[in-house]
Amino acid sequence: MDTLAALAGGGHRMTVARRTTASLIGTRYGHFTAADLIVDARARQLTIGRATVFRTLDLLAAQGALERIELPSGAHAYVACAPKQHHHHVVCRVCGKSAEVADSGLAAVVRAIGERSGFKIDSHRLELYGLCGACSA
Amino acid sequence: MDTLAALAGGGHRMTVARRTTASLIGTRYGHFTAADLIVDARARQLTIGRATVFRTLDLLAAQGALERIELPSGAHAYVACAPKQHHHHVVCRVCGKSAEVADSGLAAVVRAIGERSGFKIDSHRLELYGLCGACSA
DNA sequence: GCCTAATCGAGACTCAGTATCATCTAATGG
DNA sequence: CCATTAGATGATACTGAGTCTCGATTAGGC
Repeated sequence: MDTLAALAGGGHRMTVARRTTASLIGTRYGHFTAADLIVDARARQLTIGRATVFRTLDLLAAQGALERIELPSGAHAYVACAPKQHHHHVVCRVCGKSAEVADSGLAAVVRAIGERSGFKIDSHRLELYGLCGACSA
Repeated sequence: MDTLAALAGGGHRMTVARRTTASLIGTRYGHFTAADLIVDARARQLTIGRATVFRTLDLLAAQGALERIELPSGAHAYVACAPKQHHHHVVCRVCGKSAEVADSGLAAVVRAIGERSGFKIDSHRLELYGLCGACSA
């Protein structure tokens, strides 16, 4: 499990609760919320505390194995992703599927904006919404 | 008051509560939350219902006179802005000041991402964080 | 196997945002 | 200027996300 590997790497304990969380994330297709995982867990008769799910998600996000995104509705969700490199997500409005996208020239745009505005920009967040190939057919 | 003009334009009533809200927004410097406005109102002995503040903010956001942004912490906030054209905001992490920025080549980047990912992208959100000129000195 | 710090789970709590509903009022037409 | 009425208000209750606390549990090094 990829998600688990991320935990092990950070000098954290490999507990039952974390294995459970990783397995719950593994069966998810698109983006998901903490509440989704808790519902899934109940459905699969897995006991895990609400607080623990939140804690584990935070941890995984800090490790870069998950990214916290904001949906157009303003709700928060997570998407699993490859750690390390800086990237962004395209999210399908219909099925929730998401894809990672690399820079694609964004860095230059950010630099240009910094120059024009006089701000020293040190971080940014880009989220893209639309229809995936399958859903737009 | 610019904010008020936006309301009048949309075929909405010009009520006391909305005038109050506009005035509260007018005295704000950087970004603010609904809760901020409510605290300000209490401090200035202005009576306005919590629900009304939320409603008015939604309305103004729909008119484009405000934009709802997400801070790096994940919290929601609003910034006043000029309606109509599509734009994004740079937010100062220290003082909260924000500036509007035009496209600056982003549209091309979004198009490129759409092609590469196979998604039909129809909306996006870009938020930039950093230090404004004054705070970086 | 033991020890200890990290982690867990339950439940209380906070806080943003929404829903309800009786009351009020801005705009309109006469 | 007054009556009408749909849109707006605010008090209150409610929901749902996320946090905090704390006593109980457990992973992992020794």
